[in-house]
Amino acid sequence: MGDVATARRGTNLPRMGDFNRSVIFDAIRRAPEGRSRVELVEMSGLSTQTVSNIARWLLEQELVVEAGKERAGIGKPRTLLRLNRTGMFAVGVHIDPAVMTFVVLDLVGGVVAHSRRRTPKANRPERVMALIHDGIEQLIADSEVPRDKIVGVGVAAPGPIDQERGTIVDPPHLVDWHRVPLRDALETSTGLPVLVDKDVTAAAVAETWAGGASGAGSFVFVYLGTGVGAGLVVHDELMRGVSGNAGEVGHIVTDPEGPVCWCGQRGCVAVTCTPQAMVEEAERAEVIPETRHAATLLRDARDVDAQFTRLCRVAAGGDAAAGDILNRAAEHTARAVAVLTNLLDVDRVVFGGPMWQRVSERYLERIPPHLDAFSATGALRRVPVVGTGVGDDVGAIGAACLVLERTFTPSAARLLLAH
Amino acid sequence: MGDVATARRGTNLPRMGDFNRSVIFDAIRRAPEGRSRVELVEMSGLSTQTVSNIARWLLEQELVVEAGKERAGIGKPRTLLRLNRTGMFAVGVHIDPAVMTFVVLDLVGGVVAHSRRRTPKANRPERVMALIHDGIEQLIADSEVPRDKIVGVGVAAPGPIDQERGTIVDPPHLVDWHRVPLRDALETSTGLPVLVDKDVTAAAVAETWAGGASGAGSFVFVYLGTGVGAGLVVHDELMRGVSGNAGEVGHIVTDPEGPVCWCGQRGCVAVTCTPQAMVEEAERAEVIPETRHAATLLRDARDVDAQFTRLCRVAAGGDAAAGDILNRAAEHTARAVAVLTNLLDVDRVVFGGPMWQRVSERYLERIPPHLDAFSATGALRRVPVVGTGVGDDVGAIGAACLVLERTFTPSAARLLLAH
DNA sequence: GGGGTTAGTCCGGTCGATGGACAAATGATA
DNA sequence: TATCATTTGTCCATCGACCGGACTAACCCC
Repeated sequence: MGDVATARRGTNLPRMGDFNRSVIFDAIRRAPEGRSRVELVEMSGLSTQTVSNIARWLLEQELVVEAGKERAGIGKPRTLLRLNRTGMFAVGVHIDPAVMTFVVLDLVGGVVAHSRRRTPKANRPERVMALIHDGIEQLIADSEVPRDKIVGVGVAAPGPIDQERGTIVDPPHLVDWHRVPLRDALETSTGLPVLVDKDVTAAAVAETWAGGASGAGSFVFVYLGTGVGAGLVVHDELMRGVSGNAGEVGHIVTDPEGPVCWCGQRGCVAVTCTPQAMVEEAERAEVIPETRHAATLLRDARDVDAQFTRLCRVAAGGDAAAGDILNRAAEHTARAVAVLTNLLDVDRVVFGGPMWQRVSERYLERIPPHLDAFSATGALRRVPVVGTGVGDDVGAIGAACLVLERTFTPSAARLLLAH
Repeated sequence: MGDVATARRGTNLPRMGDFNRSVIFDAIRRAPEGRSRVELVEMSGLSTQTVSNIARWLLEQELVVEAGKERAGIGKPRTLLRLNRTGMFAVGVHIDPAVMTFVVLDLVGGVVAHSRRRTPKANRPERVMALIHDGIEQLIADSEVPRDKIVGVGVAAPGPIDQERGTIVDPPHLVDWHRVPLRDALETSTGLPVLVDKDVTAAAVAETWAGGASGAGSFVFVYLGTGVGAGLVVHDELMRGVSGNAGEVGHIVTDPEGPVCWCGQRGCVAVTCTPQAMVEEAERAEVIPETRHAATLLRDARDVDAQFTRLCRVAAGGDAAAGDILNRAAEHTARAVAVLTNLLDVDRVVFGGPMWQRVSERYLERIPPHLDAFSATGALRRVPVVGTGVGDDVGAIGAACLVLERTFTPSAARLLLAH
């Protein structure tokens, strides 16, 4: 019934200090135009003295810079504090079935360097790992970021993952990959701290870090990749679940008359809302030409990507059948999202992921009314739906944000004593 | 897009002390047989000195008592600390459509007094409130608990509720009840702190407080009342959602061929898994005699209760049709629960609520295999299913536990500075 | 240029956690 | 039976982070 010895941990003075520093840092971070000490006092509830001390510390660490003054009528003007975007950097790696993306992010989440490499199909794990390591080192060199300014490396991959061991569990695209200690190996080879997480999770974290106002508070992040996943952010903290695999929404039923899913049910998200499913439906309806090779049981992700682009283009061109497919998918997605919002009672829903841009206009128009209709509280408490601002490299950007989050975000965990 | 001014708050020394005291208290609470200081040191990560100080403080407050010594081989024996069950008490009120239940709980969650009153059907809010107040005062008097030992009053009601204002939103059974300031009124009339929450939430809290091992860590609590609701506990903390209304599971689709629900979908939880739906199906199939009056659109909760008892008894007696109805409901419930466990990645599922006992045996046998089948991780990571130990008065007991939780449980919120 | 106002810093105090020395209680051993 | 090793738990001095109040700095207004 769970380990009895697992109890809540206490906290102490140094942890408290660390936490308060991160609270102030976070408040500054969330205001791109800068924030004054008085504002920080009001927001954090800390005393002016404490905020002053923390501000000095952040300035000394070169994480923050003073950025001009703000005149507000009479009295001494407030000095604004703003993030020093070159104060720290993080590296992100997205291991996708088709391609590996590498990015270097600055403190505010801006991309300062990025590169791509083809994901090797079948290879010895050591070889793959060497490729990843090489991609990281190459990019760091290209970016000309001093190594001591890099806080760490984040790795994102399609789940499931083993958070504890820091490894990807049986990635379908990397054969011979079993229990490979990815995290530990990269840590020793790069000499940097490494974090491993699901790409969906990473994308949600990217939203909290680089997403601006829509990344604050509590929200459900709906990730549109080859499949569909969800990231759950509650009170600015990501819910990872006990094994780091929360957010599986693939088998929520959205269409009682939909096609049969391999899970045995009808009309799951997996067969009604995923780009893969839409593409297959479009091919069957001959809305777009079939490209699938009979030999490949598992459809290639790059193929889905290209076909989905084609489907969206045809629909945008006015093809009714193509439009219908996308519209039905939007409605079904709204049903699944309603299950999440009814269950979790969040502030808003944020859409994103590599496939998002192509359907954003249609979805943002069609999903909100459906969502209102399916909402438990009815139209009484509307749940706003927005699209992410983070662009195409969400996976890699999110991966880097994992590191920034771990290092700089105030979370309950950082307060508690480690084991 | 959410208030920008809403930022994370800092913490300070007194809050830290308070938090650590609650951590130690919680660790002692969760070990009914008692816990020694050394164990507490290991569990909390705090120093021996700190634990020693906190232990002294708890003893002075008469919240814990020393309970014998534990010899473990060589060396000075450990002195065990155990909760002083009469150190503090809490009052709980469950406002149900049919009946109002009142309880007084001691520190370990044991019932020291309880009473029931019929819920008045149609009446002026002041009259209803006077009845509640009277019920509370009567019970306190009967229990002979000194008033200064009562930490507060918890009120549980079927949702939705308005957490902010502390009121029940349009309870279907209390006409003329609009925006009545229940919390504030009871606080002034009793002179005690009052908390208001959904009965489902309260039941989940009861599990964390009085449920023993199954109430620790992360779990989904499935509440079987007239309807079905869920309480979500993540890392020992209850997820209430931004407006206190998380846990709505009524419109998860579990049966694509099921009956049409008023929400427009087919086979929702509301029409496939709730006792109300089962009773109605049984009546239609003439498995149990119909008692419904044509006049009452909204079926009376007491009637559902009685009919459900009858249905379960008939099924237990070997009636195949009745058994089928319950078995199908079990399977559908498993589907809905799978949606929750896939999404939230929890340690276990706990069933409870007023209707639970009647189906516990059948459900505990039938749900686990279905759940494994519908699980995203397959049978790889089994999610255990257990029944609650908390008995029939879950609503009222949970209501009282709300107060105990708020007062004694270590939560991140208690660390942060108030506004 | 002086007064009023707001922003931010210096100083001493407070409080809770901590580490090390020490007292207490027990089993093992001679 | 006395001594020793071991473990438990407390006393004491120290540290470190926050806090309140006094103080300095920068600005607007008159």
